[in-house]
Amino acid sequence: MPYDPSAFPPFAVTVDLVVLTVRSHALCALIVRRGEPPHQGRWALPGGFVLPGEDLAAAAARELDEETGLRAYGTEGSATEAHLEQLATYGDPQRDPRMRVVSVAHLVLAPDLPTPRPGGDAYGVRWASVDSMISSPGGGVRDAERFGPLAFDHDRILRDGVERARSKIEYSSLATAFCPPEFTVGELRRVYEAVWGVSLDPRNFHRKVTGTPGFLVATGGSTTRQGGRPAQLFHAGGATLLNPPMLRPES
Amino acid sequence: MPYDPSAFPPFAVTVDLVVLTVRSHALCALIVRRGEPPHQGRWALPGGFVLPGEDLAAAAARELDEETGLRAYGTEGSATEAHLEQLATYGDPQRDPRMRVVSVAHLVLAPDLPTPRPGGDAYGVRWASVDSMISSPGGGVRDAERFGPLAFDHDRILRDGVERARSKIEYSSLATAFCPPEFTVGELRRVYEAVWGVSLDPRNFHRKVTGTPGFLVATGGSTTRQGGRPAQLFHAGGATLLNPPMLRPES
DNA sequence: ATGATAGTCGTCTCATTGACGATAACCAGT
DNA sequence: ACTGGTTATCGTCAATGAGACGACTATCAT
Repeated sequence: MPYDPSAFPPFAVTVDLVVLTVRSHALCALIVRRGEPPHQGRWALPGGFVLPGEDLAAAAARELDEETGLRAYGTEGSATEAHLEQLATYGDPQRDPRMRVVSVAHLVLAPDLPTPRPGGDAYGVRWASVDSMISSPGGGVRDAERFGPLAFDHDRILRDGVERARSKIEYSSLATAFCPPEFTVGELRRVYEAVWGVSLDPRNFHRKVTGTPGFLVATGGSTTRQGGRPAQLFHAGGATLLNPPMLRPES
Repeated sequence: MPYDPSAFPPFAVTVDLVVLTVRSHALCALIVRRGEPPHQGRWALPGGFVLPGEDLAAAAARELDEETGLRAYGTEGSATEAHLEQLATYGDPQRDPRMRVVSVAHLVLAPDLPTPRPGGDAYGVRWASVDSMISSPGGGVRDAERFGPLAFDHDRILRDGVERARSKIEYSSLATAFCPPEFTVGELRRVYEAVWGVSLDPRNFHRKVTGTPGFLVATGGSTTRQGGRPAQLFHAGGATLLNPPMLRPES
């Protein structure tokens, strides 16, 4: 088969970001308001075009930085670090009415941030609870503001990203990516509770995470920032795979 | 940002396929020999360009059919059906010396097939054991023919696909995709053994798979094609998620 | 018949989990 | 200083599931 570029249809390649964090006991995602058609005025996931000579992960990291100031793990001079991984690629021919766009979605897990600095093209950027965008099983949000449906196929991408995060914290130590550098067992438990939308037994959770070698490393310090008895501070250990995994209740 | 197509660099979008099967107790992948540069004469994963108006999964299914005659689940008039899912997307700017190519890799799990019909562009297509291409932990293949390293970044894609298959049969019923429509517990066990490269206790395995509701459904028949005592025949049940999962030994 | 091969049922033990009691250490308010 | 509220941490007990095996069954090849 000859490789004359003119023989290929014009594909645009973009990255879209599912940036998740836990704020006030809820799983939240970063969304931007679209300033131009199509879907003008609708909320969407942050994203943009991949530049020539730019790797996919680099494009995702660049968009993340432009949108939030966050750096991905491994990036130089990181102010705040976040976990970034490729999620999936969406290439339905009709997903963008303007042209053929293939979007490589990425998933970012970030600790709670003050508030996004609205840089970049988007003229509105904010956190919104995942429940206010995705219809959760057993009814949606009652009186809260709703941000869905998102532009393009971003509802589907967001759902896929949330599901990936929910399942990945089962068998990996990725839940620590939602926490500040030092955190308590209780704070980590509240991350699991927010991401899964369940409540966990504090005693069993404590036994589980402190009993898994390499998951948590005590720093020696303690804090009382959650009220109650002072809690030991930990940072994430080297282990990335949890064996046996944390189990989601009622499965 | 304006959307003038000429403002975007020319991206080519392809699909690459990691087609896995189990043949004579070994995990094998489908490879084709490249007939032209770059990497002329090297082995590579099957794949090709995504057509205008064609969905990514459709492009993968089409390439699969062209290369092997296999149909993906859900395709009409399927001769033999195989499981197909998206794996990951590879977009390193240097991965193809000719132009910027973003490749959406797909994973196919197929039952053992007689032998691939060498249709399509490739002038050589065959099964090769995964061990003869990837250096396995603890040494490679001794006297056997080697097919690696594969062209482009296909070694990495193959590794990722194999790892996905290895982990996915832990918590899903996907191992049945490697089996013919009717199979015995022992045949299913040999699939796990080949994919994981371990040996499993037949008694514990039998207890586990027959005790998981929805995993296997007895057809009533039995066979003696493996020698020894006749074994009950099953087909895959409706369950897709195994809970609790099958555990890989010595982890 | 006899051995080889493979399938199926049971038993025992150990590790892990879920439910939950009890205690410890902080804070705010009286 | 006490009291109650809150969160952290340790312990106990029963049920579940997995690994290690023993025992028995049903076919085939010789």
